[in-house]
Amino acid sequence: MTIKDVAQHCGVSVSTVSRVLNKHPDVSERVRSKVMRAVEELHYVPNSSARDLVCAASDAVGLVVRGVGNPFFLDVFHAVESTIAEAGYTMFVQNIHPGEDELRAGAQLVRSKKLRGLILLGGCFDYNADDVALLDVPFVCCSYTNSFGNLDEKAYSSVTIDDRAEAHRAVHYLVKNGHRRIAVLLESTDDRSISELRYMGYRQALEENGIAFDEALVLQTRGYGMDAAYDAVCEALKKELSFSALFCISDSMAVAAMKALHDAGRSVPKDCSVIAIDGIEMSAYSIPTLTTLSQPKHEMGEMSVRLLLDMIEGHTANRHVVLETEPRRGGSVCRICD
Amino acid sequence: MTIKDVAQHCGVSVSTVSRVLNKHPDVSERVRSKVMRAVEELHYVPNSSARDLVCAASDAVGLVVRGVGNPFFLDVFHAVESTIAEAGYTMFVQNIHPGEDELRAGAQLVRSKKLRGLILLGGCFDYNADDVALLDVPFVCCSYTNSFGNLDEKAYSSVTIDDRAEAHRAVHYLVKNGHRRIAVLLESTDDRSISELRYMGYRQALEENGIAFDEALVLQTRGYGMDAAYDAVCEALKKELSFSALFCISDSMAVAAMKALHDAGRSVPKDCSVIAIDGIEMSAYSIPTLTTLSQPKHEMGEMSVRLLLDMIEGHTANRHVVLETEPRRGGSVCRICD
DNA sequence: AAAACATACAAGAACGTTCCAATACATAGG
DNA sequence: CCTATGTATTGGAACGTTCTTGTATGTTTT
Repeated sequence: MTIKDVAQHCGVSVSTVSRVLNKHPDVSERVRSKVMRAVEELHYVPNSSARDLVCAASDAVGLVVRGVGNPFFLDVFHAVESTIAEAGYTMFVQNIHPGEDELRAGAQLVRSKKLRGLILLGGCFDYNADDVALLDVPFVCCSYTNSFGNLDEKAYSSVTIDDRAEAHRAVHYLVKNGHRRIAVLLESTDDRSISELRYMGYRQALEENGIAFDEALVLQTRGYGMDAAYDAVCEALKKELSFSALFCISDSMAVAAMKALHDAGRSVPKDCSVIAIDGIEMSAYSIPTLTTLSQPKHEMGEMSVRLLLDMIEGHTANRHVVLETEPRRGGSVCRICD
Repeated sequence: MTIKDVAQHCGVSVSTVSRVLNKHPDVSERVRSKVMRAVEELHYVPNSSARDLVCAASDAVGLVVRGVGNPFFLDVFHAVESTIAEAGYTMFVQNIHPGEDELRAGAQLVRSKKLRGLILLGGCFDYNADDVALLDVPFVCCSYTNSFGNLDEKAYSSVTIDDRAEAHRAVHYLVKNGHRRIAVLLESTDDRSISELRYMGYRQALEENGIAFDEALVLQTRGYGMDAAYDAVCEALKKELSFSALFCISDSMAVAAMKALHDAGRSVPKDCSVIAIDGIEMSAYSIPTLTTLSQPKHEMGEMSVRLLLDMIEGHTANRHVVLETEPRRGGSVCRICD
């Protein structure tokens, strides 16, 4: 069932059918309706490979995401998807498995599908100029750590929160509430990831408030999973580590941490306050409700698409947008008086 | 950058390059390495549109999913994705927005991309034979309500749990623990959805145990969201509705319900037991841990792919696989003695 | 040494679409 | 009536692959 069949079926040429389908002018109403009817009857659907092949520039952009499992990314994903669809573009999603290189995978995708641009969602930007040069389309990094300056900032756009500052804000909030023994639950302190950035904010907040840093209060997990977070907190408690508050680098890890505290007989927030950054739906229904700095997930996705399309359509140069979180005050933090 | 450029660059013909890339025999080692080097140097990536156009049958299948937001589907999605990739197929994902018709969207996708098959994930199967005939590739329904018999079962494969029986099992478990005033939290009782099936199991379990059905104990929400579930339970409590146990049709709704109970000063499970079906990761970290019938999410995704590929490759006829849940005993249900 | 055969490569059709150039046919201006 | 101008339609090239068929070159067989 090709455009040729449709053409034959109603005795016109292939080009005419093509023009009807693409809503070109210069086609009489009589022919137009005849063609449309035939398309309906024959259930004809254009072959997108053929179309893409002949069209120099597609209207497709790519979304490369590392680890779709994360509930935070899911929300951003949603926003990206709907914004792109609204703008009349289509989207190719490429899920990156651990060990794969997202930029290289993105470059492949771009060449293979003739994409107009790329959105990189979540991860760590640790590339050199060569990698980027390979990718000759505009791209925007959403929720990426790009603060390590290993790449010319003119080469791309980005949408992030200021991870370091937001972590600082969270920890500072704990300090203001009288906490001085503040532990941190994170995945890594030196992989140039978001985890490291938030760790830097933690360190800085301690320092500015004249609190000595204690290595023992850094609870490091293997991966971002809830099980790892749970285990890490359990272990810390078993070692009788004392802390009155816990800063978690993600909501889901915080929920697991609260569970671990609860299972060990500690009450949140009475025995230990918990604060995090993310603002996923689930953590609003934890007991107690998690106090967290909620990332503007929808806005981040929307903004990423807008920046990308602006670059593609040549309206603007690249931009680096830093959004702010919105504090969601739950019941997981309380004031202590020494 | 096309195959032609590569050919010119190393002074061979287009066909030779093609044969190198497709690992055909009949090409000398000397030429092979020369071509490979050129491919590397020029960063040549084959244009997939051109390839798909000329290849009669692609190795792609489609995944049509309604509402990617659901954490349960996310897990299945994961399993589907990796199984398909492992089998050497590629996957097109189509997210269906409310109001869109998944079968029609699937048919479009199939024709447009020359897909070999389709997996429909989550939703309600309410189609007639015409719709299905349009879709002339094999398809499998995963986690679908297909028990209403409105379609010839020979036309497709399916992977489900027995929603009615599993709901029965959950409610029966509550009864065995002494509960007789058992409420149900659901989205709908008559839309042929999974919600309705589980509601049927609830009704049946009550009946078999000689418990009179009380309309007031049916807490209906608007949609599957946690906010709706929370509100519905709050309202029931405000009306001083009395029940010693609550059966929820999904884990996320159960987590929201437990929060509502907690906020109203009721303790789970002492004042009210809660049980659900799904087994998402998050509900293992609720307080108390949710008692739930955990769906074999990974197995469901894997099995769906296997059934589909079997049908595509003609090894087997269609099959309808019903998997069993695995009970996860948390702390949200307790025995009561009247 | 001629014939038969294998091997390594080239030429070109085909896939289904878009779009430019060409054509046919009106309609109007002189 | 012949030429300009416009409108509706057609023909065919082009997109970048794959794959079949064809052709040189060298190698074995008789």
